[in-house]
Amino acid sequence: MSELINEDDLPEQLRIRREKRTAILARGAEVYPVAVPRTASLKEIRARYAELEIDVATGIQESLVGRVIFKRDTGKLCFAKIREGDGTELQAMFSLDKIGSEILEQWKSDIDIGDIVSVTGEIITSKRGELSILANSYQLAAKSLRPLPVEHKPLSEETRVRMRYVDLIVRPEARFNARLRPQVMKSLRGSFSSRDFIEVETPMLQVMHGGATARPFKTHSNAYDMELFLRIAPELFLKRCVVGGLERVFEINRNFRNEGADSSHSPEFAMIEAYQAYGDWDSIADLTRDLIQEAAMAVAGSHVVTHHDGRQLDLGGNWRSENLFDLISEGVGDVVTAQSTLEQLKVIATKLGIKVDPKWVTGKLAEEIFEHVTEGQLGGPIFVRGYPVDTSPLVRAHRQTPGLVEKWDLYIDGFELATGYSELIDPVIQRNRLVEQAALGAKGDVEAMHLDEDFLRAMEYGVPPMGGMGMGLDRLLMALTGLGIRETILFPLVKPEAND
RNA sequence: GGGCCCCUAGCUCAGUCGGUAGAGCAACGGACUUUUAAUCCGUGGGUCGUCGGUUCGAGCCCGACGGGGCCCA
Repeated sequence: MSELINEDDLPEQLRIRREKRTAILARGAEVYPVAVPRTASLKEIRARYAELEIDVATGIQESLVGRVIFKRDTGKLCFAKIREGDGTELQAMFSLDKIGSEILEQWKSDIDIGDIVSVTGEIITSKRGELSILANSYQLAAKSLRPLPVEHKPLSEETRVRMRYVDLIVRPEARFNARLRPQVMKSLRGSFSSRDFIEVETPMLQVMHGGATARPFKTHSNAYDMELFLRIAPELFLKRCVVGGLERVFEINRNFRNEGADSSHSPEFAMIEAYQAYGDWDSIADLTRDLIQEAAMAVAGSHVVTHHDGRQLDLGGNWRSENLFDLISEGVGDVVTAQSTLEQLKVIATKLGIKVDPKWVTGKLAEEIFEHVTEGQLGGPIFVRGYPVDTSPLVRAHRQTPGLVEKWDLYIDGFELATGYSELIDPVIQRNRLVEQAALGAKGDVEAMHLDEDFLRAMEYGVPPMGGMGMGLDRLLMALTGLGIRETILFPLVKPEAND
């Protein structure tokens, strides 16, 4: 960024703050010192003196630091409120008889709302009972050259997303949400760890993309002069881990999909994937439920979570479980099974007013019908079980029902949160399925998987039977809080502001 | 991809029928030793997203573009 700042062109408030910076420097004082006195956090002080009576002087001296978020310059006794990162606030008082007129006038004129200051003085309570630091001196820690937005009016959603740093300063929910995410990640890692899962990190830059059907981002390696892909899923590498004997593995990290962005989809999103040798779709469903319930317990202290709008969502107990084709049949009022033909499904779809894409295979059409008739009404939590084989190339065939695979989707609060499988481990069938995918790719399906020969070679060494699952971390946070995806991600992708 | 809506002061927003741009907070000057979005007096602050068009005259009407949002596919 090489934006030249012409002081004359600056809006008044920005210009005045820059002038103050210059004036303080000209006086020989520091505006951005390397260090300032700090003997305790505001949080510590609040905890230590929680029980103090009204109008008490403790005699205890401290040096406290925070960002000025409120300032009241009266004649001889000035008040300010300072706030530290977690939102803890404390009042600072500047009295003429304590600091003298020179310092007091300096405080009034030099310091603006938004500046970060260190205040040294005695811990007291005011006549109104507010815990305060009565200043003997103060020092600027960092001057803010931009005014903070009004705290009493909410920032527009766009400004929140574009300037999250400001959002975090002024909005308690933003601070809460930013801290919620690591809490959930810590809970997930604890849940995995207590079940002997180990965390691995697998490539995000991939020579071939696979493990999901989605359109990838392409990039280029200068060193190798080759096309690379940002991963759409870690699945194929996690399965390689299981081949090698890492029998319970998980990864929590970013995936990238070059597709639409809306209130529940982000081009980059955090994914939890886990594979459990000698498990299957049932054991992995249990694991998924445990992960979510333990995360709810970690952040809400209960399996009943309260959304930001006050709505409550009960994630406790055993979750409902239904067969996909039963739900479809119920939805269309006619018997639909995995044996229903493409023609039969087309008739149903047309009757429902679904625009049928001629590229859709039978299973895809069945899933489209499901989404049309049922998905929106699924409150959940509910495991929807038994998906068509032709849309799930990495999943094992259903033990009883031909045409189905042992795959479930977990719906919570009306959206798809996770998916789990009994994983396909027969390398010959695996190869056939991937060859079919590659053929689709050759025909122009941009979402089709590549034929990953190294992955197939790994599978040919033999992998134990296993269950696997994937869950969107952002979506888990959405389920726990009711927030949109742009609120769960600190810095979601936004188009740049157009100002030359 | 289709439709609709929004973009005005640092922030959040008004702006009537097309006639010299408004509020609250914030800022600047002044008064105030217990304020909590203080109060009082005074002052300044605008390329109305951008470009073009219509008009004597455009924040307002028309078109294109940029950014954002909602609904549909």
